Amino acid sequence: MNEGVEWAVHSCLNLAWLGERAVPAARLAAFYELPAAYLNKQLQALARADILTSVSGPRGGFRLTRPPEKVTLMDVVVAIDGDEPAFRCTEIRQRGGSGGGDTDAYRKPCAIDAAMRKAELAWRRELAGQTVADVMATVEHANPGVPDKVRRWFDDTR
Amino acid sequence: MNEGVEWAVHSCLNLAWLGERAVPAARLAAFYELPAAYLNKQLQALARADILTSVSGPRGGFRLTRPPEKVTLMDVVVAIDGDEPAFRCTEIRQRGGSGGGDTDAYRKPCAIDAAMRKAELAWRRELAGQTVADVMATVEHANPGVPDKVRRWFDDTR
DNA sequence: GAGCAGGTACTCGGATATACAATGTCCGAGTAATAAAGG
DNA sequence: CCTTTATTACTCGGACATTGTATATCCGAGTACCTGCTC
Repeated sequence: MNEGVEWAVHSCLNLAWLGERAVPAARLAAFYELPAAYLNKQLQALARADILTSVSGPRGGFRLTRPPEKVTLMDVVVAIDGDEPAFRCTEIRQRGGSGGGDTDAYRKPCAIDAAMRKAELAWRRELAGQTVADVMATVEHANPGVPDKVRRWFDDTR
Repeated sequence: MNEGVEWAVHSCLNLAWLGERAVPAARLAAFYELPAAYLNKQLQALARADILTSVSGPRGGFRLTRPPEKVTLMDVVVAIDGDEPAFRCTEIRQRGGSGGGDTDAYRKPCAIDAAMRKAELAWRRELAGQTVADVMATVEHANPGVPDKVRRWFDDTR
């Protein structure tokens, strides 16, 4: 999976803790010492998916489009990695020696593809069941000081 | 995901239908018109995972090490794609501005990593719950003629 | 005819090229704040 | 002092290199089979 997913989720958490204001990509990148231009690329993807809203010019940056309760981890993963399944059936069963006989036998779906889709569906369901707000709550429970710490850091280097 | 997973599962099905004898990689490849040397590479990976047993020399090839009821789809995917998780946490939370404060706060696991692992665990559980024999049964139910067809093709070009 | 030795063809196995995608970087278009000028 | 206007600095956005990984290929090591020879 794309490494940018990790950066994107962390950035969403930080944006949620920072509230309504827009934060530039360079600032978000500096917080984790990430390459700014590349993080910008990932945030653009989130903006295309309407998870973030981009604001140009001075005082611009990115902000959450909707509250974190409405953003699932599935949304973020799809925005960065795309919605194509990890396993893609290329229908090799129709090629070569096996393809000679009855052609309409392949109207039935590929059993291997079905099994893989079933597993991926379970994966998607788990991701869709967890929101950014849920992850925020987990962090605040394990380490209550984090939100204030984030706000302070972003305020100090304003 | 690696495309070779599809080839590997199909080959396992065919080997199961063909019974005990060893089948060369070139023959398995010809059945689907796949690049023989590359399929050989995937079968080697299955052999390293002890899913297949390789036999050298004339009349050699690959055969299933154990009956298809004992081979899960998880086994095959791990053999080809490796057992590393799709999402790997690089602990960026410890770098940059966030890393300054209490160091032992990061004894607690990363919440994002935990959420991703939970989803991947569901995926793995689904794959581990389906065996090659299950997929065979599904195919035979949807298209009963396939096993004989496979046996005939591999016998004719012996 | 049976046993044995040598050769041969076939198979896997890993080392070696190539193609494609993820990663990382850069500069231009657009915009809002700002400063200056005029009324 | 207020309004208008030009400037400026800042931000996103997409186009452009670079690195890494999956894809594909090739040749050597080993082995069972087969052929021919010997007893």
